[in-house]
Amino acid sequence: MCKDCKGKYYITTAIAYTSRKPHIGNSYEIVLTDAIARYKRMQGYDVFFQTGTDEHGQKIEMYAQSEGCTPKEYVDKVAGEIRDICDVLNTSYDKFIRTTDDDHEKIVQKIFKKLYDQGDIYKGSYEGLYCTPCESFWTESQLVDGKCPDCGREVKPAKEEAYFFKLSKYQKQLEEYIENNPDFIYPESRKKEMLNNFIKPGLQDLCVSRTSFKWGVPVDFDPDHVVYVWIDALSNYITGIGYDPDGSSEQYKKFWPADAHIIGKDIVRFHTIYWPIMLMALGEPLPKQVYGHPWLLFGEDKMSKSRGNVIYADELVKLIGVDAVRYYLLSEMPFANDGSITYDTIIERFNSDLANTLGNLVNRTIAMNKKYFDGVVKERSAKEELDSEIEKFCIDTVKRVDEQINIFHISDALEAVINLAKRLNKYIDETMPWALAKDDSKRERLGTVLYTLLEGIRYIAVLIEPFMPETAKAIFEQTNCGETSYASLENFGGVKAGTKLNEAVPLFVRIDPKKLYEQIEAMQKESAKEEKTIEEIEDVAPEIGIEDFGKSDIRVGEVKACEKVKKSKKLLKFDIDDGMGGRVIVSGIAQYYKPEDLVGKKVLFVANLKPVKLCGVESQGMILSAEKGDSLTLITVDNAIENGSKIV
RNA sequence: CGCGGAGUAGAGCAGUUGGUAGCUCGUCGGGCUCAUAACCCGGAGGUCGUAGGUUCAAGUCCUAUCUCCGCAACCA
Repeated sequence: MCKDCKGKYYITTAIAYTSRKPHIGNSYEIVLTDAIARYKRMQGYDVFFQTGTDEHGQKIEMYAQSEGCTPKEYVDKVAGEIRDICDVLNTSYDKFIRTTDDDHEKIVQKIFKKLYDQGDIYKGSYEGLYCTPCESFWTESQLVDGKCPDCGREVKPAKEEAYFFKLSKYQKQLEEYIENNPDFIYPESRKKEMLNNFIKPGLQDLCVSRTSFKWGVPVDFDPDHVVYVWIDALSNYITGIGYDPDGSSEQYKKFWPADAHIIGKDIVRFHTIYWPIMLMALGEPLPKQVYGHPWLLFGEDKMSKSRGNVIYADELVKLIGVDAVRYYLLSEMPFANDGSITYDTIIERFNSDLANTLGNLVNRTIAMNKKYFDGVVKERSAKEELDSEIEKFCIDTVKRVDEQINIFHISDALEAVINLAKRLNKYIDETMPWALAKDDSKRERLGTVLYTLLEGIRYIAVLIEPFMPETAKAIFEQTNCGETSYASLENFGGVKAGTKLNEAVPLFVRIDPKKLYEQIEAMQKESAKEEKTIEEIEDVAPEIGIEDFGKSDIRVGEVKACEKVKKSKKLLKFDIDDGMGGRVIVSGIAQYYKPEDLVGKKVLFVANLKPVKLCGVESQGMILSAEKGDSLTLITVDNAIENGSKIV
């Protein structure tokens, strides 16, 4: 294999937002990307692997304030935690970029200026209702309870002067690019989503600056503005390797365009629409591929703090070791659908694949060699038909792994390696070395069998290195024989006869489920304590006078009938006896309540709210509920209160 | 009728261009003893969401229908 003709390979993860320490679902991406980067590196590509953190924005400003520190101090802390997790997971990134890096900020300013100068960015104004924490404008119809649909907090009317990026200008060009490069958006279903939902209906110009907060990269020619997340964050992929509108570095010229952006499926839109268009405007080539990977869910639900089922990668590493965590993340995640993480499957995969199949194979092979040949590797001098089959299996596995990785089917690649281990376990039963050992005339055959096993194990060790680097190392240490390079897999026979094996130490000690669950429980109690202290406290809305309150007419009503609104996910339609002839109210609480459970309940509703149509049904008011975190409870009142009673 | 994907053994998944329904885990039985109560073999278990249709032949193609999921919309 020719090392020099492989070429370069630039791969990135998305940069993580430094609002909170990421949980294990968020850590999947870095491990996935690392596995690919290591694999390509092993094959001889000149790899550059970049990851990092996205550190600007008003949310950060607010978190910092609530913790009583400066934004910079805050992001330094969280970025540190994120980087620690990357390191604990043993990822081999070449650069960890932070959007607060000086050189990044400078180039972002230059990019902004360049786009402005050439007319792709223009100054306009944005009118609407603004939610400060979310840094988002909303239209009236988008609001929930008159509040921000994302976070449920107050919004206020605002007219903001802002810079806009002319996405529409590049729409055709983008559409053509996507259609001419079928692999650009991966997997295919995402591509259709983008094309049909966004691009074809027409792109709206994108607001790329903000004046409502300061924690960002200032627009240098208009200091009231800071550059909003799009240009700031997305451009990390080029600033990190030395892009400069006035002349880029050699490194940039070598590595750009990126070969693959590995991102979560939730941000596919930004990476396949905004980002390519930015690059087109800059006159730079587009990335070759964007892979929107699925999510890792915890059990049935998405892992989240408010559900109290969070597990962090570093905690899991403490419990079962870094390679086991890497293996689990990589093997359990399917290619296109969300995967689920449960402790049961963690244990199952660990015990079955790692301990029983792989670990035990290495262990028993070395033990036999010790026992029969005092640990000295013999020549492969008595080859039989069966051995050729093993040889072929090894070579085929190399091919299989390569095919699967190239289409991002990492779990299939991993499975192929484990299958090789299974084949070798079977080979042991087929050859029965312990039987050969009893017959002196079969010494040579015995030596050959053990050689074949060791060589097969060598294939496994080499192939598994990108996924489980420490395990690969441990196998090489114990077997102490032969080539470790990927290139050496071309020919069966890399193990050197005559070398002496080292002590066999179990690679993975089987997990006792009971014990593990105890440890997990202890750990979760620990972290639950910390959770509470940093739990978000909702801001109290701005003060109002009694006359403002008096404007809302809140009354008691009885639910006469309740059903799900067709074609909606969250909406329930209520028929309310309001003491005034009845009315229909639509409320977005379908994920919290079953319609039939609500019939007969007395509830509070706002009677004088302007009616709105929701999914085709007119809603004449709003039912009151109490919300905390992810839970929501309908407010019910005593049955004795008459329908239509007014709340004062 | 917004766009797209999926419904296959107890669980999690494969099934390319239509030709005897597979894999992993679990389960049951057997074998072996080198090894981490591991390893190897075998059995049981599916009318491939439902109903039609094309075909000598359909999980695989067509039509209808139900259910889930993603994106969008929506969330008083």
